[in-house]
Amino acid sequence: MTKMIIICGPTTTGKTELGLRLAKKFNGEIVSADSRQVYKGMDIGTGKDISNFKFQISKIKFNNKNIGYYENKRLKIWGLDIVNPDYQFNVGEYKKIAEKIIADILKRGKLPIVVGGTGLYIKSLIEPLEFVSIPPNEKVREEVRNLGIKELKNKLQKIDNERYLKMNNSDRNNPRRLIRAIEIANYLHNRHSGEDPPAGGDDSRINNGFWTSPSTPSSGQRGQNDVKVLLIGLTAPKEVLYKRVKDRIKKRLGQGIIKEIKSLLKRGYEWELPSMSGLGYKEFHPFFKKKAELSEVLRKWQQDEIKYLKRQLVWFKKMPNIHWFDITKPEFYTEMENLL
RNA sequence: GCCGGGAUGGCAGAGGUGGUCAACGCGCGUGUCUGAAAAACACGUUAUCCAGGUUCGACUCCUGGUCCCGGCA
Repeated sequence: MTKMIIICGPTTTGKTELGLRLAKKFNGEIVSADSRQVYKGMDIGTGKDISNFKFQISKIKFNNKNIGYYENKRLKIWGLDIVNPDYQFNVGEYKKIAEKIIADILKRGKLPIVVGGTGLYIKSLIEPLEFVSIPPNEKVREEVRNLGIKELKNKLQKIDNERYLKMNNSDRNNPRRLIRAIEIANYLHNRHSGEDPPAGGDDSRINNGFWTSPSTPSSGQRGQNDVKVLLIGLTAPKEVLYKRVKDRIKKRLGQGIIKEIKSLLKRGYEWELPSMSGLGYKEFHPFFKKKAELSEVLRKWQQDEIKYLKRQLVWFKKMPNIHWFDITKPEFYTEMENLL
């Protein structure tokens, strides 16, 4: 039985650090599960821990281009710098590339250690999510772009009322979710009516629940590719986490986040890009437009960071089968090693 | 010192002819979650500067006080 480790939890808990430590000890390689660290040139704001690491090109391809990894001695970190900041990355893409990377690591007889705070990305690896492989449909999106919530609801109800009924109140008022639901309904409709659907996931063999976690007892045959997943969650008392957030902001300012943003803007990346909506970037928008003082930016940044941290806690709290560890307890590491 | 304006929830900030008044936004709290997820969205949350007076009743009118802002000096 092959194994895989996933380290998750809210921001600032030292997931990467732990990942590297385990990688060293158990002959593993890190695979990032982070929706922001995939962007090239966004290093300080997204908190890539890559000082002393060298970027190397691999033979694994994404969109016909070879992706790279960061290496230091024998330690490798995958999943960073996959695309440029103006590329619209998303879960589906993540799932595809991460599965390729993990398969490669396993093939070489090493231990994949997935590390990250993006809950949905992690979920996509260990649970069968059938719609995740349905690609965006620009035509559909263009059509509904300017519709209001009411109109979006009506439209969805018309083409797939069942799907609408399954949505909860929160999602029914979320334009993004409504548009996506319309897109999915559209896709399924076309498939049923015999038209050729756009190509979905390019490797259906590993698309649905290839990696099994204890929470998803295997329903189908997964054969010898079965991988056992160990989920480790890192956390700490809230006051500790908040303090770490404060320290982080100071640190990133010192590392030159402003300079990094300047260079991104110089290269033509706009504030409206999804990549620029990340923490530590979007807060600087009014600053660069001369509409806010630096102190305001920092206050807002800290606030946003803490709100994000809380949302992560909500998400991971609900995820089953996580072995939680409080990083402020000195014995946490040895206790955790006993699991391995 | 004089003249004028103002004091509303954690912040910012509306409104109405005295009649259960008290918007919106932000924050805060709790959540949602299958191709934007560090995103987007839902639900919840608290108030009329102080002391008197007029009145059946005052956040709203009157007097005094305290504090703030602008102008004149």
